[in-house]
Amino acid sequence: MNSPSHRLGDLQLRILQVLWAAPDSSVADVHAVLKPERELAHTTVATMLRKMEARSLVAHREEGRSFLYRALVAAEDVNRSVGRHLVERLFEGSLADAVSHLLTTRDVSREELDQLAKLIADAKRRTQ
Amino acid sequence: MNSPSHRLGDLQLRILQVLWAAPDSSVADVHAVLKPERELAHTTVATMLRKMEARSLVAHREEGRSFLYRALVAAEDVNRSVGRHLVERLFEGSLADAVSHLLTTRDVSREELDQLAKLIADAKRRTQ
DNA sequence: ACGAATCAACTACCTAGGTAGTATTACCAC
DNA sequence: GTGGTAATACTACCTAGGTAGTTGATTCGT
Repeated sequence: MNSPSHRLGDLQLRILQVLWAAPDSSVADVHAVLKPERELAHTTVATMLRKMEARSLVAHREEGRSFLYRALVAAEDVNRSVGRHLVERLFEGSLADAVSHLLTTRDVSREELDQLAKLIADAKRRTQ
Repeated sequence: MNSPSHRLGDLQLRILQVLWAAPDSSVADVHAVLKPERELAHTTVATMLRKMEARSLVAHREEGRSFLYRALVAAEDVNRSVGRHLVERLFEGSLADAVSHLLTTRDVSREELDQLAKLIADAKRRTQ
């Protein structure tokens, strides 16, 4: 519905990803998932969640003494919006340029290439 | 050489793009290019350039009464870094997922699809 | 020579992400 | 019931992008 200029920081995005994978997560849950990759204080996660709730990115309900958070925005919407933004601002809208760049700057496995070829073929068939 | 956490804002990226296309641009030059797409004050561009110079993203030399700026970072590096960052943080490193998403959320022309297919084929041949 | 235009320098603000300390509240164990 | 624990609430701070006004110097046209 809305994609209100999803200007999401890395931490916010990670938190959303956690909530997409496991809705009704408490602050402690989110913190636990994020712990290995980035050393954050419990309060930092809580603060971030509160800020995100103020922006209607997430919502919470009370469960005993804990708050259980869930994402209010769909993964689809966010990914689309962020992806589009990138292609737009980096390659002036040319998807081919974007992919080309991605291809030349990453090691892409044989499997991924096959997967990609299939994707293209499918898309081609669809626009036939 | 270095990709020192290219955390670039939209305006900074646009300014770099202008400088890549036309090195030795004055503030007025950059401002003129950016004028149609975003209404900015001359001083805003100047300030941004000075901030970017502090971060070693650009450099200037004096030419009479004007400063001529040039980018210190290569388009390649920035694009790679930003692209990688996106794929990493949005699709956990799966290029195929990223492209798939891009494909399904944009209208891709026949030509672009052909172009993409060619890219894939080339890449495949290269990793043979 | 003087006023207008130009341009960099400096300063100030606002917003937002990110981080975390401190305070408060609620619960639990003993 | 007293102390510890765990959770949220509040507050503060830093950094950075973005935006632009003011100021001061220089140049240029008449």
